[in-house]
Amino acid sequence: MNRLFKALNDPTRRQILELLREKPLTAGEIAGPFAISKPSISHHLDLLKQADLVLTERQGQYVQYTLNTTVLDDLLSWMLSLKDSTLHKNRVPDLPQS
Amino acid sequence: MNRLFKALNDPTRRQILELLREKPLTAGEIAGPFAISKPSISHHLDLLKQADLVLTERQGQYVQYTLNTTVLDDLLSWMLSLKDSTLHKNRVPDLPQS
DNA sequence: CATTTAGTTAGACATTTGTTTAATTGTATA
DNA sequence: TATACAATTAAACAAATGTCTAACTAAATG
Repeated sequence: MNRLFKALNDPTRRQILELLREKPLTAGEIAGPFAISKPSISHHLDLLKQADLVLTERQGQYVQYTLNTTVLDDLLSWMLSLKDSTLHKNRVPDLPQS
Repeated sequence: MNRLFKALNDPTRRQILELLREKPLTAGEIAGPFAISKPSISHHLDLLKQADLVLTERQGQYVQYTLNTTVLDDLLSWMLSLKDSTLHKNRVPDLPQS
């Protein structure tokens, strides 16, 4: 999960994921909205790819990036296991039977 | 959520959270299992605290750290919103009525 | 084949991060 | 009050990170 946390620990990369929520985009389309250079975006995309958060497909001159959320499942269950451990403290107790 | 992601982006800090899943611990008890120095652990605890992932209470000579998972809710729903956007692609379609 | 467009790679650099040892603060106790 | 123990703060430093410009690779097109 190290790569995953690393990938998520940057606001630009998180924004990229939010962009891809809509639909797959090319590297250029992703870079568009940002004020930083294209090589920098390319580097961010590489980190997202290393974390398997995006999949790529070359289409002629373009490279299309697609969101892949399956890798979030591990993180999701890790977080829930943290939450579960504290659930009993906040839980409303069952009413005794009358 | 920046502080939260930052806090989670370190294996030592994640292990600390896992330790606290069991029960509240003092700074010393937390430092015990780790091979790194106490000041370093203290620094990690500070980052976890900045992210509100732990709460502290001084008890005489000791400082007790408690897990606080409420701040994970935002992260949880952010992740789910990413997942939701792709759900239709993987979903098993409803059977037509016979 | 030369040129343009899309994208990545390389190298440099400032900033951030994780670690250490030494010093400091705070509390308990002989 | 002096000493011991728990924990944090300070200062220093190597390694990792995010950014830039320049150079490069790859495909499309005149």
